[in-house]
Amino acid sequence: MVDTRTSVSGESLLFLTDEQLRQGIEAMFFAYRGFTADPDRILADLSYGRAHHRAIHFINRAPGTTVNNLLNILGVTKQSLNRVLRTLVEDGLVESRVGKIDKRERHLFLTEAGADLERRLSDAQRARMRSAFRDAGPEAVAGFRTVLEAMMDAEMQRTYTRLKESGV
Amino acid sequence: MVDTRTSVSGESLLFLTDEQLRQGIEAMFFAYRGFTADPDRILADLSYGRAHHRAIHFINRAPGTTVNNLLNILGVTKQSLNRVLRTLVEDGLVESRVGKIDKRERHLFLTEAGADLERRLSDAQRARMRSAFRDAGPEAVAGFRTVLEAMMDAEMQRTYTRLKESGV
DNA sequence: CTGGTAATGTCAACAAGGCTGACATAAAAT
DNA sequence: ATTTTATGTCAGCCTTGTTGACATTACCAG
Repeated sequence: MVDTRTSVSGESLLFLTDEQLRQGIEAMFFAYRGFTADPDRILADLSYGRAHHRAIHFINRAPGTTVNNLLNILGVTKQSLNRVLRTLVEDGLVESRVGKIDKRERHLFLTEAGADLERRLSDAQRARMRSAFRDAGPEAVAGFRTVLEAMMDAEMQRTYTRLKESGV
Repeated sequence: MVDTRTSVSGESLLFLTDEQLRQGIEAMFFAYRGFTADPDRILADLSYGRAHHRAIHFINRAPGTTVNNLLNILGVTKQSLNRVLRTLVEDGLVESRVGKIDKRERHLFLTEAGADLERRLSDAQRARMRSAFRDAGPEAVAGFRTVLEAMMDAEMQRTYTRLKESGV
């Protein structure tokens, strides 16, 4: 184990001690539970799971996205995604339209019912996020986002930034 | 930098717009993937999963913890935890000792082999956390922790604080 | 035009790790 | 003596991930 409490090139690096890192790890673990708890409750009633939520979220976020694009964002296999997507289409929450330019592609859209569910789910999730953000204040929020971004794989960082900038 | 153009009741609350909240949500999603990626690779080779990692982590963190206590921390059913714990005991990574005061309780400890694996896993996870913390700087790290803590369920907040204070 | 590649869908099988419900045992508490 | 608590275990189910194989359709390059 590395003890980094001592100064390195004149700077205090107390926030990099193993103990601090462990607290960061545990904070991520417990916070992620909170992060998913509210939507999970809604989904349970509908016999959907987190995978459905994620698909719905990103289809809403990038309407008309192709299956391949969604696969990249979600980082799962096409078989896994397809299972989820199929039920969403069958249940009338998602519409899959054949591409105009490239007819091999399917473009995904939420139906009205899909958008309704998306709103319910993200309202719940945003409420918690909003309350956490408000309690913590703007500087903390900026730091939160900076650290999370630095924690992503390089590729996901690009995906995240692309989505972020498309949203404005 | 926080944009201060809009004002609500005199305060800048741009960090509470739906768009900002959505970015926070997506940051959590992508960052959590990075957060678990490195240990997951190590675990895959051993045909263990995240559930094993979590058990090992918290047994290391609170040696001698009882099964019930671990159940509360992990927030799963005893059947679920038991399945994981049984394989860890069988594989000689965890030792389960009958309580001295209350003989119904089992106190859990890592064996040497268990501690070895714990070190490999947490070294990998800490390396990423350390790099993210270093890139982000101490103020960002403080904000990160503040927001995460505010995002936890009240009960998990207490658990987190208790663990945090026990670690010094 | 034809062969290769790409995007998608689907079938089957498997595993991890959640869950519920039921039941058993030992020990503590009342 | 009875009830409650802590733990373990069996069986079965669900979601969501995986791999591998194969089919269809459409685009693209030679």
